[in-house]
Amino acid sequence: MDTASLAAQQQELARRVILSDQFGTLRRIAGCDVSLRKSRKAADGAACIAVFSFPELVRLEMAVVRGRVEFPYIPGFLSFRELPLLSEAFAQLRQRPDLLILDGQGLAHPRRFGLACHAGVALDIPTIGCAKSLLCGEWKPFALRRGNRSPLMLDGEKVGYAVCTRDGVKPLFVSPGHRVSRDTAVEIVLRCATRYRVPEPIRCAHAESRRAVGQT
DNA sequence: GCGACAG
DNA sequence: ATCTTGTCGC
Repeated sequence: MDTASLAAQQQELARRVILSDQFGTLRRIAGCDVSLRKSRKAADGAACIAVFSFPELVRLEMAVVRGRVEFPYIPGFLSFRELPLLSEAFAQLRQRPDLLILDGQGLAHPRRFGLACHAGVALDIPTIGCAKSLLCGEWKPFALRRGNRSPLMLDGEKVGYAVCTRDGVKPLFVSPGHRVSRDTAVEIVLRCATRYRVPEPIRCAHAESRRAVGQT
């Protein structure tokens, strides 16, 4: 499968993305992440989905799955690399979360279909993309005060926001995945990131997936 | 052709 | 992301 046809798949699936708040009371929010272990040809990986109560942020459940990750990392096609294992982990959850926060972009993607959008459409669940660095788009610098934000623009449209979650730290790039609006995505991320720059559910999923591949 | 490029 | 050591700062 070449990137041209994968890009076509993304453009087609992107038509299903919903950019308005389409969910009820949020009681359970999950963080998702995938860690890898270098090897010969493919890589051994582990996906983790950590479910937290909201807004209390108490960990309720966790699913970890180990497996091979064959697809390479290609900017703009991260979901084809991480979604397979994440989907397996999702299927093992005893209780379905109300929303997922993914470690990567959502709408802030060349074809408006980053990992968070793909996960949302594939699993049919509200999602938010929360990346530590930028894939595409532009934003205006702003005072690094918790809560401050700046629109992330791409081809003249607002695809998300650069958001400061802690005083003095670099912003996170937050964009809608599926069934969540741009502004609500920011509010939710801020409510999940109180103590650290990265939202608690993602921090937990990151730590646990790393542990699972032996990155102690 | 050159530079950029989630994880 | 992973591979790696020390180092600056609260």
